[in-house]
Amino acid sequence: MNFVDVLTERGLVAQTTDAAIRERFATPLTAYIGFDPTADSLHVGSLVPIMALYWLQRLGHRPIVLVGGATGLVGDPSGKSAMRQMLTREQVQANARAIAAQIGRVVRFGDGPTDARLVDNADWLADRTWIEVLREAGPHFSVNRMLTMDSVKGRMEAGGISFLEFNYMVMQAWDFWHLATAQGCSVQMGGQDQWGNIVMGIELGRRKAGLDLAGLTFPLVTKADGGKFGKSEAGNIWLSAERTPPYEFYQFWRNVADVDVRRFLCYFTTLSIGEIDGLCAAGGSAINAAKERLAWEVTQLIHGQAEADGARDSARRAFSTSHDATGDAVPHGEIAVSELAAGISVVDLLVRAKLAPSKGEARRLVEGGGVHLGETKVADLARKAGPEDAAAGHILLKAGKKRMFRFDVR
RNA sequence: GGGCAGAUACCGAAGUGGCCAAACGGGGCAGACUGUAAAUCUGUUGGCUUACGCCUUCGAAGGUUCGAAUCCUUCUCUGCCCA
Repeated sequence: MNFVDVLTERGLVAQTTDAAIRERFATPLTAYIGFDPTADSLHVGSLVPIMALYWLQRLGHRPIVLVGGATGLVGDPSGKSAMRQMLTREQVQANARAIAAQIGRVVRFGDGPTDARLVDNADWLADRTWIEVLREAGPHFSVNRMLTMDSVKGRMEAGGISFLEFNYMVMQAWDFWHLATAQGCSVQMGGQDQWGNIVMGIELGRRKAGLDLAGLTFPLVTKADGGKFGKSEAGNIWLSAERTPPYEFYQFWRNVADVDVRRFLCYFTTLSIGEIDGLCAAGGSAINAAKERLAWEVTQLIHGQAEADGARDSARRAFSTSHDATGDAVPHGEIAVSELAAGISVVDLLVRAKLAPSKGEARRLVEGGGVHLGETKVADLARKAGPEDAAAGHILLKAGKKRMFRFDVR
């Protein structure tokens, strides 16, 4: 099947630079996507480009994963509070390795014809001189044109754009031109916000080397309720198990809104469209089966089958009528018998379990009726947990209906 | 370099000497209703404290005042206009 067709039927194409882009994928080609190495982990927002790389490879093409080592060294100065911390070369490299490892769970790296390559734009951008860049790239960029780009225009309206940021586009254009000449890369893909950058790269390639390049962008992933995708009460949902435990990761997907399930199955799993439609055909509460499948599939893809099974089983037990929260994947910690014997306040436990960020927040949670000790609602701010609450050898603390923490008595 | 305007909590945005931990909207969290859904309604949304209360926060640092987000001085940053 044609790569463009696959992405299109999955709703993963926002825009393409030329109408005939489909024909390009009739024969094997090389395409790249850039990732910013600003942290040692990607989050779920990066799953769209990762899946694009997956399909690219699976359909016989060669993916290039570019980490923005040079971009990371410059730093993104957006935001008025403070310029983002400039990363050292070492940090960027460490982040790049971590990110590549995450992508490596979905995409195969190696030396074969369709194996993915990892490149760092610092390798070709970092040592250029100012004069060199101006003379090589400068003549091919029209400032008038750059000013009309949405990315620039948006910033101009939102309070201004610095020269540094303005040059981002040039750096990225240079990347595409470089990869085209050095690696025969003919397509760049990226999020919708990358459109301008991609187009500039195509034009640079044409003007400098007469190359025929193309680009494709993915839609911005939205939630039906308009909220930001990839956030939960705990913050960003990361791909790293250290930052976001697999159980939490699983729950994130398990809790998507009904109307988002089909779309997310298309975006983030490798199930066939037919299978997805089958899962989503049922209305009403039967849609929960599709959510469970979505959660399992994505967790499996990122954390492996064992973790996915564990998360699913723990979640099933915790949310079944028996409210069995003994599963290993359920967040848990320990509490000393002595502490329990002395009685420990529920408010303190909430903070300790990180179910509340502060005691004030914990108190509000209790006052709002959102806290349960086992199956009993905590009605009193001064409520202490004691041995009688740990009949089964553990105490279960719940904040709201979905967040829980188990203290095993030792 | 000159002139003007601005900087408020997660975001947007009021407030222009005490009633300001700071209106309102969005977002977040919680409750009711449900299906671990959406919509709707309700509550809540700086930290510490059982509490009276205390502490930190309105770009930064000083100052005036019994009292400052609000007045004064200097500084930093941003936008607009002129050069």
